[in-house]
Amino acid sequence: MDAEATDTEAWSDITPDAARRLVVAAVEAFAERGYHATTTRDIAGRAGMSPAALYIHYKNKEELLYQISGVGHRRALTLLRQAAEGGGTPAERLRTAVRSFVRWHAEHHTTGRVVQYELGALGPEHHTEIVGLRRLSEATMRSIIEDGVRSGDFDVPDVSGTTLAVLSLCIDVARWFNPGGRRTPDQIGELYADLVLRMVRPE
Amino acid sequence: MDAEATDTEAWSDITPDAARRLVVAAVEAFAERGYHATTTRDIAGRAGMSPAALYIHYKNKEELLYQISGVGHRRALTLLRQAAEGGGTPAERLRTAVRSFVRWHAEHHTTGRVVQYELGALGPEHHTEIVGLRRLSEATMRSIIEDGVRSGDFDVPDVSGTTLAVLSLCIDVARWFNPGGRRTPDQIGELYADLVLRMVRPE
DNA sequence: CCGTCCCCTGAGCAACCGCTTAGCCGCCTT
DNA sequence: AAGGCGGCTAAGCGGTTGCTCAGGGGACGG
Repeated sequence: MDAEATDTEAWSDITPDAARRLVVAAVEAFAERGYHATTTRDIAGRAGMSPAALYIHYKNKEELLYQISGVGHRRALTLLRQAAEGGGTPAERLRTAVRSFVRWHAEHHTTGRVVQYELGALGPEHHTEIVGLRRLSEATMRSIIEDGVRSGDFDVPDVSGTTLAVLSLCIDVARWFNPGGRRTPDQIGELYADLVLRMVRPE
Repeated sequence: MDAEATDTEAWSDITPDAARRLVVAAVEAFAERGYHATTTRDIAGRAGMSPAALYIHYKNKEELLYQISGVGHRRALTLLRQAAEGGGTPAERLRTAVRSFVRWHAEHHTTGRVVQYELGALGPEHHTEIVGLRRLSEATMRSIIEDGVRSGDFDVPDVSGTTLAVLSLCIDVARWFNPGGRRTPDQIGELYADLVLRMVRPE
């Protein structure tokens, strides 16, 4: 069963090999039991090394979380920006944005869980940096919706509230998604894109 | 600032007084830092007693979480059932359900956070009991949507998927809601009810 | 063959964890 | 006045935590 296995290729740009193995191990452990409930011994054990080896590659446990959170947030932001800058009508761009954002949170739901639910465990300066990335994501999603309103394709009485709701809806997929469930990430992405387009559709 | 203060009257049926103070303290602590990052010394300290006093009223830390989770889930289920059994068209019942469910998750966002995000910290038998309550909530929400589809008031291609998305959307309010923010729980409830009705509205 | 560098380990430290125990104190009943 | 009882505390136990440190060993250049 590789249902729990974190895809390694998503972290392929992390070197050396041992550091990458630590990140993959930490993502699995954090997603399963939460940051605070995960011990450095557990992370090191999953990566096949002794507890002390962790501190050669990372200053401490929090920096591992920071690495994961940073990579995850940047990936999510990139997906949204690609959709926003891609061509097509506002409806097509919104559909693409929701579909790929949701699919990512389903496919990488372990990473997504860490990214979305362990923010509070970051140190203060790391926290503010990550919050900045989140604001960029929100601005990107809002710009798509604003485009649709401006062109008359969308009817949205409360743009910022709807933006918040759409992002919240997508993000929460990471919480409930179960790889053994009936729906594939693609199907959920399609379903959610339909639902979001209904939210902004004129009567 | 009582922005962080958990409303005490929500736990008024817990006696004796010391046990209630412990629950209120635990809700605040769990919501702020998570179950595993919260120490029994911290809970007891917030409640104004020594660490040992906790074990007079509760068997252990997990039973405190179980108490909170049980009360919270039962309250949420009651809100949904009142909306489902209340009169009116399916649209009116769906609007009431979303509005009151969302408002509860915003007003009691500390409790909501514990209820929704600390499920995994429950022991196995407590966990399965709580999961049963969650299934009842889902069934209640689905029945409202099914009613609307049957009567022709709603157009919903995927009933169970839409049910999941609606509940997910409402639940996630507990994660991002900030009492110092621009929107009141009532406003968010109203906004979300509008958005959900758009999701099920026929063309 | 030697030294250097990098990656790693075994052992362990100080702090902290959940939880227990023995006993104190004020209140109620008799 | 005597006794019991529920609610509480001070002290502390065994175990675990994040993290450190001294040193091993293999690959490499000279």
